[in-house]
Amino acid sequence: MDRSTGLVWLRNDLRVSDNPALAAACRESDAVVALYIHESDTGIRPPGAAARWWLHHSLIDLGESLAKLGIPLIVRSGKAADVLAEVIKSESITTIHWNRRYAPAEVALDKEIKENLRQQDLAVTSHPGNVLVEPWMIETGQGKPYSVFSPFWKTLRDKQIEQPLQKPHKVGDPIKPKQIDADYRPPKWSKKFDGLWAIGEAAAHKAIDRFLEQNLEYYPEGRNFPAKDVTSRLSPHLRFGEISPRQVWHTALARTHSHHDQRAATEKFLSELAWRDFSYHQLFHREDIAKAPMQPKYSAMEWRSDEKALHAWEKGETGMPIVDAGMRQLWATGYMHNRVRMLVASLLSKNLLIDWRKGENWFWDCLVDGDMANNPASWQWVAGSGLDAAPYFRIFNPATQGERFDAAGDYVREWVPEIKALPDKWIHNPSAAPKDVLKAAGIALGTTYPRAIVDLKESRERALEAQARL
DNA sequence: TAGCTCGTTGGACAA
DNA sequence: TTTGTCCAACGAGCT
Repeated sequence: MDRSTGLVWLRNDLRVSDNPALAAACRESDAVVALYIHESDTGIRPPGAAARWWLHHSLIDLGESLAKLGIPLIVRSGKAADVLAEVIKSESITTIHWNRRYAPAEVALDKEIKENLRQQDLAVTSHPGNVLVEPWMIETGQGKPYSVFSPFWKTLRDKQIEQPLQKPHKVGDPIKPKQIDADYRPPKWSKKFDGLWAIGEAAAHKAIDRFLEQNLEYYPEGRNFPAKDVTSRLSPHLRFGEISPRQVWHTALARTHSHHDQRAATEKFLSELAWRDFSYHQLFHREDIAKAPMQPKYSAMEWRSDEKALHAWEKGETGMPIVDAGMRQLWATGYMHNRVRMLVASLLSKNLLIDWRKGENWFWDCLVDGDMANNPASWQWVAGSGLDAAPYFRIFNPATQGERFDAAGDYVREWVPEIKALPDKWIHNPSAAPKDVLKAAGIALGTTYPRAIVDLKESRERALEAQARL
């Protein structure tokens, strides 16, 4: 008797519900096998260290969910085409499905693989599902990709976003999950993440439910205050596709319909979700946004080479409390509040005039949500080389921003405890504090806490001049 | 077509 | 203390 076996190649879609590729395979095949490849193809950006830790746990969770559906999850390393060929042979695969990805190098690789497999008379289908709207399905009146967010959002908002798919039915009796990443042990340093995060599809749905229930109404204002943190914390779940953007979209909308007063808050939240799509729009339509500035003139930017300053920034030892707090939060938790991400990025790329790509790389390695599209697009936005970037004169002042968004100093005191005895008045600017105030707080500048690494006023002028020369 | 408005997230300084 | 104004130039997107 002929039994057809479908293969689902999983990438950024580690979920069983609303997974178009998985659903299609389950629908049309008698048996289904899932595959994840740690890819070594050149041009394919491997996840950073923190994301790699997340991925490990997410695969274990997914393997268990798939096993309950009678689907084994195979995890391999190597070049995608080679691994696929092996698995297709050993599992007698007849059809292959995957959900699309959008970086130029990924698109090219997937296209090449698809053509090769089809030449071998295998049925290959790619599916949408990792963005709200496919990047080529949304364009300006002139038929061009959007480069300004507001009109992009206006157009996206009026689109009919596809309804999420149900979790597929069992294709066979439950099986015992295979061991995932048998030769991979999460690195020692990742111990610090244990207990901070709940990983996997169920955890992702819990996160959005909790957010909509508890935080949504405070979101439009509260999202700017790092100490309160009323954000959804969905970013790493979205990064690995433990939940799909359209699941988030429709879950939030469904909730709003029963709470009319929350409409504005929902709109704000969904517009932030749309920023993710806008980033993918850029990722798809532009050349390697992690490397090339989207505004070509920025290729001529005279970045400073300053390893010492870069290192101080990475370690959270800049002497700017809110910056240091953010960088330490990142190191300790794999995450940083969005407002603070902008501040630390502004300090690096503007005040320190260090190439944004160095910061982008650090984030990529440290963030559990380090995303192909969001991370480089946002860095370029702050640095000024991005689309729809802030006017050149918008340079954040960490002290002013700290006073505005962390007025009570709670965030700073949590992550920079060595200055916590400072009164609120000086908590965001210890380098300017009077001697007796510092002494009373037990702080010796340059010893127990660094002096400010740059003069904000001077470095601001320097950044303005450097950009004016472009 | 030509013109108009606006650009996610700000700062400095004057009044 | 708060409010208003200015800070490039440009090009996207709309009317």
